[in-house]
Amino acid sequence: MLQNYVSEAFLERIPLYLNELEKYKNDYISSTTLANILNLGEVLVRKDLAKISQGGKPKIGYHVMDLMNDIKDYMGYNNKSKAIIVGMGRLGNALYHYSGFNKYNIHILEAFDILDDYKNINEIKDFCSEQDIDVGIITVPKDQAQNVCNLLLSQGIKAIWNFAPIRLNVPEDVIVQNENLADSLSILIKHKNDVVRK
Amino acid sequence: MLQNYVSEAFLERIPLYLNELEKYKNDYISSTTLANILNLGEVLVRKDLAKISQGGKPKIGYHVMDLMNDIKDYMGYNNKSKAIIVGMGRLGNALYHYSGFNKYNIHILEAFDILDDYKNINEIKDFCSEQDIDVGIITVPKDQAQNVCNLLLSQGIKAIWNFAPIRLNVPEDVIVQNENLADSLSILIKHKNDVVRK
DNA sequence: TATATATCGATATAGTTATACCGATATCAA
DNA sequence: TTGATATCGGTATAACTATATCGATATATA
Ligand SMILES: NC(=O)c1ccc[n+]([C@@H]2O[C@H](COP(=O)([O-])OP(=O)(O)OC[C@H]3O[C@@H](n4cnc5c(N)ncnc54)[C@H](O)[C@@H]3O)[C@@H](O)[C@H]2O)c1
Ligand SMILES: NC(=O)c1ccc[n+]([C@@H]2O[C@H](COP(=O)([O-])OP(=O)(O)OC[C@H]3O[C@@H](n4cnc5c(N)ncnc54)[C@H](O)[C@@H]3O)[C@@H](O)[C@H]2O)c1
Repeated sequence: MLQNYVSEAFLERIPLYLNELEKYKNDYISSTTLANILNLGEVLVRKDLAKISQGGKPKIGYHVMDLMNDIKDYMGYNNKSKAIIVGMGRLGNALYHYSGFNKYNIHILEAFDILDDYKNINEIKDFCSEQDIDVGIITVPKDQAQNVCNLLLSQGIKAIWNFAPIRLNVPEDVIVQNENLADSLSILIKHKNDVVRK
Repeated sequence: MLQNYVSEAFLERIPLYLNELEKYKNDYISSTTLANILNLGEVLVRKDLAKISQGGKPKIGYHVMDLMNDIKDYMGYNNKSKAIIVGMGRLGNALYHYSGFNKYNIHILEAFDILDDYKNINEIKDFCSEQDIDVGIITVPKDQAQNVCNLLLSQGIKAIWNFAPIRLNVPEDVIVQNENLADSLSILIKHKNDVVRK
């Protein structure tokens, strides 16, 4: 196991913390308070924060501004990240025009498609040779996803955010995050049905 | 803890299994094979399948068609689920027109907005009184999300799929699944940066 | 200044999830 | 028909994650 390994659950909590802290700028907050707001255990929150923060003060808690900055440092939000997106259909368009990524200093620099309205996919090579791209976002139909993935990998991209409902084949050193919305919705419905049946 | 409690991780694996099995219809498959394809432990797969299937045969494995049907029964894919969506901006449009939910027998019956192009949000009450809706999908701006959520709850909806980057306040018996895409992307980038730095 | 208290952070414990192991069994090959 | 073997499914173990406990400490209050 890697030295500074942390669990996925932990990483998913960090943006939640950051989001809440936003409301308490210019103040202090205790792990107890934060835990109660987010419906988490107080010790869990304290342990999480211990991993990334300079520490809090007994009786008072954590200095919110400092804590937010520690979180941003830890998650890399203080550094700009660059993404490109391939497939400018409905979903690609939504993501490309979404401003919510800026909060994390993530910028979708260019959008590629086979259609004329966008930068042509053939130009991806030129574009990537001039930019160091952190993430490739795949929003093409599933039968095109592996092709597009290969293209992105050939440009040296090491992280893929994949919305096509298919498992991509990639080398060991490439990270793929599948965002399977249909699976996700089906699980929500499963939960709902189980509760009702209970 | 509930009697038939299963972990979230387990539920997330089930659609992956179903997806792979699609390719092996009219055949048998062993837990070992399935595990290797999906990069999972063979025992884990076997334990997962034991929870939902009629069982496999030594030396042979599981009858794929039967297994698929067991999975569909378990997840409720054999029953139709009904959803409505509120907020027909870019993201709402993408989801509304996406055909991939049909695979799980999930149907988005109607789309509401304040804009004239869609069913007006004021008509939601009439609509819901005639239909038993399983899930409400929220794709409105975040400052409208809680309002819309309350409206959905007032119509008796017990499951919310929320894309607005905000935590919704709901009663105990309502299930909210937050789909925070920005958080998700930021975590992918965090992973990528860690690997590079390693 | 002395005392009470909320919180931190460290350690110990519990609970949950994944893996290892092993006997039983159905199939395939000889 | 017989023996070898891959796989199942149950039990035991390990790994990981979350919670409980407790002494130390900084602040607020008397
Ligand atoms: N729309 C959704 O809400 C949704 C939800 C979940 C998953 N998805 C998945 O996301 C992907 C896109 O969905 P969508 O609804 O936006 O589809 P879409 O058909 O609207 O868009 C696909 C786009 O990809 C482009 N394209 C096709 N092949 C290409 C190639 N080789 N290179 C570059 N561009 C190419 C097309 O021109 C089109 O613009 C699909 O895989 C879909 O399964 C979509
Ligand atoms: N676009 C994305 O890729 C993306 C990604 C992540 C999260 N989100 C979130 O999803 C939500 C929608 O994003 P979008 O990009 O589609 O925004 P958008 O502005 O394109 O669409 C919002 C829609 O909601 C409608 N609306 C506003 N108030 C309403 C109300 N009270 N009742 C009914 N309809 C109402 C508007 O008329 C508009 O059509 C936002 O909360 C956003 O933060 C979007």
